[in-house]
Amino acid sequence: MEQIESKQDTKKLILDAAEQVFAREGFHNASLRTITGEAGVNLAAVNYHFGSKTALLEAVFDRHLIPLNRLRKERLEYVREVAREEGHSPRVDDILRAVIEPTLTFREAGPGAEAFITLVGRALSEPSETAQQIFMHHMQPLFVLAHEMLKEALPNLPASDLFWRLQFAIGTMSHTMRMYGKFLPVPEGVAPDADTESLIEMMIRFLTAGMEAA
Amino acid sequence: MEQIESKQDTKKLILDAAEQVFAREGFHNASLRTITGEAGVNLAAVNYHFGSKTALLEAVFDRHLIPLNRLRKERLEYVREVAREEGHSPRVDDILRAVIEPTLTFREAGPGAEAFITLVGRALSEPSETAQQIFMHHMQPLFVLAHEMLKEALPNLPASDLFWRLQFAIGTMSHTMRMYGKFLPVPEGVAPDADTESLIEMMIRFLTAGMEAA
DNA sequence: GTCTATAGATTGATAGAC
DNA sequence: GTCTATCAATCTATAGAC
Repeated sequence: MEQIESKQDTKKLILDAAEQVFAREGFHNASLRTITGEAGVNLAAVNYHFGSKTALLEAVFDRHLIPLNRLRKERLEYVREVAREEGHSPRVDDILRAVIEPTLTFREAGPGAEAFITLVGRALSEPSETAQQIFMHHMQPLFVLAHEMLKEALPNLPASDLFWRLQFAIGTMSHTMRMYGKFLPVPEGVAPDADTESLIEMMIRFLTAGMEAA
Repeated sequence: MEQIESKQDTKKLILDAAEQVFAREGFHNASLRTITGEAGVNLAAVNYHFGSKTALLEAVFDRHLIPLNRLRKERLEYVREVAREEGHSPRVDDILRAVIEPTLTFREAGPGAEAFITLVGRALSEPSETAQQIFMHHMQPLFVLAHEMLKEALPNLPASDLFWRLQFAIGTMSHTMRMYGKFLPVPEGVAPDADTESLIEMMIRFLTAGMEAA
């Protein structure tokens, strides 16, 4: 029992530290010594519990991205279902909200969740192909579903425009997830630190207008 | 004369290769061995001609980002000047076009320019603080100018909204610059490879609608 | 200016004692 | 499961011959 608890503790300590360090420094830049140092565990523990640095990144993604994507998928399918029952196409802002709201709300669960969202925001610009593949393996079904639903919502938009507008929205979301909470004092007295709820509404308003543009 | 030409050739070969490798693999992930290997020059040549890996990145940015930013600044100031002469605020789409058009048009100058634009798109998500600082040193004046002009164009928009909408637009641009030309075959037969001119118009339409949203 | 050779540091991974 | 010690590979940077 103590052994099992100890094992779980060490694994969790490593996952928590890896989340922070991968988010802060990127996959290749993050060293196992930094991670185990911040976790307060021995260097060899990573390879004992996870097997390799790549497998550790995989475990970090698995822990939170699987439930987060399940939630986002359920919310998308709920939007689709309600629209079908009411006999109309899904609304663009409902689709966007189904993706954005769980994402930025999840971030508020604590410092680990905040690091995780930063990590996800960084994932698409990771130079490591391995990291890219691990991430896209999780994300592709969600992208496909969102793409399909936006096609229903915007039936008159040419396929190429739809594809690119979805990319534009992904770029906005990634950047925001990476930058939110990281702005240093800004010279002109602007107020970048909106609360999460306001930020969600600002993003949905911005992206809905962009998606629905003539 | 031959010595000078040879020196310039080696420097240029290194700059060209570094541009490609930094864009492809990120700053920390890119090794001087890969760069000098692709350049076909000796490993020690980097430190002879540039001093350090950091100084090499600085030189890569300097070579194209200084003229590109001068052009974008001139185009922004021209928009501002014309609007003042005509007695109205600058238009949002003109501001966006002044930034986007030179950027994506520059990319068409050749494979080096294409890599450079990818590198710039990647810069904001570089984990290396050094790389960030080098990049922001070039970009901050342009961001400030664009921010000021958007404030003139959207005088009724609260400061916090304006700040975040500018961030959303920066996210869209960075992502597009990184991804453009890099899409593998997509399952559903969408047509992601729009020509540059169409892409510019799509971005301006999308971002203008987002910036001007209620 | 260009090269070889190498210093000196850091990395991911593992063997083997406990 | 956890630890020390270490291997083998990689990295940036430089010294010194040519």
